[in-house]
Amino acid sequence: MPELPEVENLRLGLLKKILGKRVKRVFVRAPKMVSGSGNIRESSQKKAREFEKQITGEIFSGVSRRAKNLIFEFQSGKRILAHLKMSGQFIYKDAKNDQGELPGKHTHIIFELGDGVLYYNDIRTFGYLLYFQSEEEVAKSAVLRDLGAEPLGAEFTVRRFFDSLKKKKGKLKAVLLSQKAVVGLGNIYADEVCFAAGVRPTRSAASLSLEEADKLHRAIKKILPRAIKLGGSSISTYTALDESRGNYAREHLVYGRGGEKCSGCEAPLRKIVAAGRTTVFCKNCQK
DNA sequence: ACGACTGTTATACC
DNA sequence: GGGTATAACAGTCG
Repeated sequence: MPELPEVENLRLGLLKKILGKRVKRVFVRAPKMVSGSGNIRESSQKKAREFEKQITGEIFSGVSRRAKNLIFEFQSGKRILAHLKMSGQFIYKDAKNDQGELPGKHTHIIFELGDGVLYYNDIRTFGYLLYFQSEEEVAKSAVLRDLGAEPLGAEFTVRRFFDSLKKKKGKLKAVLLSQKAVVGLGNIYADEVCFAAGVRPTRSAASLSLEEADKLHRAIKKILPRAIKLGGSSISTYTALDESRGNYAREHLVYGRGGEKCSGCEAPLRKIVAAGRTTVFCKNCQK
């Protein structure tokens, strides 16, 4: 489900709900989704029990985000890094839920917080939760080590973005999805920012002029906060922490609109495959 | 019913 | 080394 705006929306929701709360019990129903070693795909009951043991009794002191990763912070210094991949969801229920909807068959991890319950659901089970003993361990972990600039951070300047694109070999779309030049864009927002900047996603990343890099930079700086403000894009499984749906999808100008008339001209939007992903653009409005 | 599709990304090839 | 296929998996759509 989530690209940066959706993950950030979840982070803001989590801050309101779990800060200062103690983890009374943890249930790991899908052992393969957790790890403490970074060996993400290893499946074992021992790992599940170890995750539960490590987190039980911990008190939430913060929730941060790096790229599309959520980082739960505990007072002890321990951390949980969560990546939702395609279909992960965090859902919080204030009281012991009486509706009986959760846990469901796609609920894989349950955090009981005393006066509420945090569920991790994931239909396709690509996501994972990794625990670490300290902030330093998280920072040097393999999943965070090679990430590019945070698009909403001070380090994401036009000059650095331009220089970074110049060094890349592949298509612009592939580079935007790679999380190397800038992080947080996925298939939706990569297409949306390319359209807003008037640049074709099929262009070689290194071929962008400084002016085009500047347009793309500005599109990223504008579109991501706008999407966060509207609660993200709910296409299929994405929901906020309270299961409400985001409203940015109705502002999508290209994603999911292949064949429709371009909002900037009369041409039908082209739908192709680039970097292995469905990609939509306008051949007139994007150069 | 079946194949193609899906908001991700690590890995394996040619 | 870039580009593409594949894999992890379940559900939905035409």
